[in-house]
Amino acid sequence: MTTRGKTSAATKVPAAVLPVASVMVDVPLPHLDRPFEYLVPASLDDAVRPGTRVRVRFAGRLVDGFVLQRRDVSDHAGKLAYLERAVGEPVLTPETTTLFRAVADRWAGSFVDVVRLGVPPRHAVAESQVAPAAAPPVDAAAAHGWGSYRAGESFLAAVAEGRPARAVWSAAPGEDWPQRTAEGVHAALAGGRGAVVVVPDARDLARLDLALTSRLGPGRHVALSADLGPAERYRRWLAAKRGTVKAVIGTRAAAYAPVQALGLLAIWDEGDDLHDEPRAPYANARDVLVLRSALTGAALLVGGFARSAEAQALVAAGWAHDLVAGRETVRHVGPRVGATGDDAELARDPAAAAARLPSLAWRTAKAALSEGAPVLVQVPRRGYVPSLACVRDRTPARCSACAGPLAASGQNATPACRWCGRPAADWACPSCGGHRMRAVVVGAGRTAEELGRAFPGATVRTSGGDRVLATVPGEPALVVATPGAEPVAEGGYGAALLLDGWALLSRADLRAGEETLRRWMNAAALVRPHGRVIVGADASIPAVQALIRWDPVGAATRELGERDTLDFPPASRMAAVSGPPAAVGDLVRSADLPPSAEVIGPVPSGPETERLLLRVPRADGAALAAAVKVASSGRSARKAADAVRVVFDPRELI
DNA sequence: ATAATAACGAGA
DNA sequence: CTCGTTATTATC
Repeated sequence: MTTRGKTSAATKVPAAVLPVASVMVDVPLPHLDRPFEYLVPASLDDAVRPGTRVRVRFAGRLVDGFVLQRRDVSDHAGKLAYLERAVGEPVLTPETTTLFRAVADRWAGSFVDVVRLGVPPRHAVAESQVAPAAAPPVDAAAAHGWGSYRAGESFLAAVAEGRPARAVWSAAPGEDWPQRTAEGVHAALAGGRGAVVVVPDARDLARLDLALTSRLGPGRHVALSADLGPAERYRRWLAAKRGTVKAVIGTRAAAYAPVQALGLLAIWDEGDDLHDEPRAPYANARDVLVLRSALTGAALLVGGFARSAEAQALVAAGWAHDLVAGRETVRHVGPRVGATGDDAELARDPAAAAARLPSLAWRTAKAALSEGAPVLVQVPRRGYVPSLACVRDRTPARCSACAGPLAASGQNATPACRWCGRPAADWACPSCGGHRMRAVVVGAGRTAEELGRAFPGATVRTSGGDRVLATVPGEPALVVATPGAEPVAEGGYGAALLLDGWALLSRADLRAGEETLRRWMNAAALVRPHGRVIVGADASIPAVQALIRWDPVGAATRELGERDTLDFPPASRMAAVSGPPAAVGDLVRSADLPPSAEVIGPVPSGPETERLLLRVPRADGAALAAAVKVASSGRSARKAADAVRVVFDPRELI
């Protein structure tokens, strides 16, 4: 028998033991999302193990596949084909195999869809390189900073001992979260177990990377992110799979990292929409880690300055416990928050008035600058929401009550003030008396320029879009940043002005309040203890109240209560089914939905498409996913023409 | 995609 | 009833 090249069929013999391999084939059709059995030729006996990537002939063509297991007998009544080829070392572990199946089932997707997210493309050169020896065991965790959290100490102890502690962590303002997270990872490693940490973006990843290196030394962890080249990505991923490193940090796909003997799963800024995977089956990284924690018994840390209703639901169900700083700590380290709704007067300084700065904001920033501290100014993303101006002479349209900028939330909606929310029904241009307005885009660039004039002599730095600053020095400067791009200031900011309140809050989005508070808290957390935060909104708004009191738990509890009342996720589970009307109707009609299912819609969602919502009580979520999966399998089996997209608990519900 | 197979219809 | 063609369906 030849061992290289093509082996002729006549000479092939099955492996002596466990000659059958059950294989998941890499084809996207949902009705083929089940194992197929192949004979392992004796020549591939050593290479074909559980988790091995293989090439198989499937319906006449060569496709990739993944070996689930080797068996001694076949379940298949017909004749088995031989595996054509084995490709490299195993890429699935028993644990990730279970995880991929569970994620596929929960989000009504297929196994190989999830494998594509969790297993990077193979890079043969990276695989053949000699792996460095595994690092020696990690010393027991040294001093840590979890003492200011009730139950912080015991959570860390549980992680070190390998107990399945699960916590939702609302970090205190100003918290050095990369350091706290590194301490959690340290506890897991010191206990002889592994850890996975997911963060929203590359900037957070860089901070955590630094904190872990300083805590554990080099070579203890790898960072996985989308911007790595294929070779480096596969090399780092392999280091985790081979057990050379026991800690993996990264952006959302790292939730699937093949770390053995998991001791801790953690996610930072869990409410960030960057944790939503944009590829099928659209699983959110927080929810993947929750599932993985349940499957493995690994400890779970769901963290952020703010808290989502989804995270609060874990606490409310008694599944996870609270990890929050006491009021005393928050008072000690938190900023002082004021709202311009309390003092809506526009700054008298003409330059500040031109920059549309309320008096309180201007005075606060001026004081911080004169104390030698940087000031953070959070502004809406460019084009995020258009402001309005006079159609004739382009004079900015301002609120008659507080002089805040006016904006229209929809095509024919009455314009309203972005600061105080008052509708401006009978607006008149102060310079020409005209009554008609048009949209103008005011972005970070224009704001920076105007702010510069309002504070003569001050340095102005901008961070946002494709030019994001990681840090700024602890010297007086105005730092204009869009949400999510706020640089960390050395020693903390003296003050922060949050000027995008109404842009965020006026969106017709279920999560507008929650998302606004999250962005505010992320910015306010960068302010030094007792620094000032001025928020451009009315103090009576619940999100503003939660910021003033620094009460992420209260806000999340209220948000969860509202979702409960409205029967929205996470109180219920919903599936958004979208596609051409005929296809959507066909899928929903053919689905054997649980009796509790409620069909909402359909409504038009695009030029040729419509969207329909299916809603069930949380307990029937698995049944809904299964029914949708069976129905879409049926459609793909009978070659139904148009594909439909199914997204569970979509972020955009309206 | 492709091969096996079921279904169908024309001509003997 | 057979042969050749087309529609269907399973894909190991």
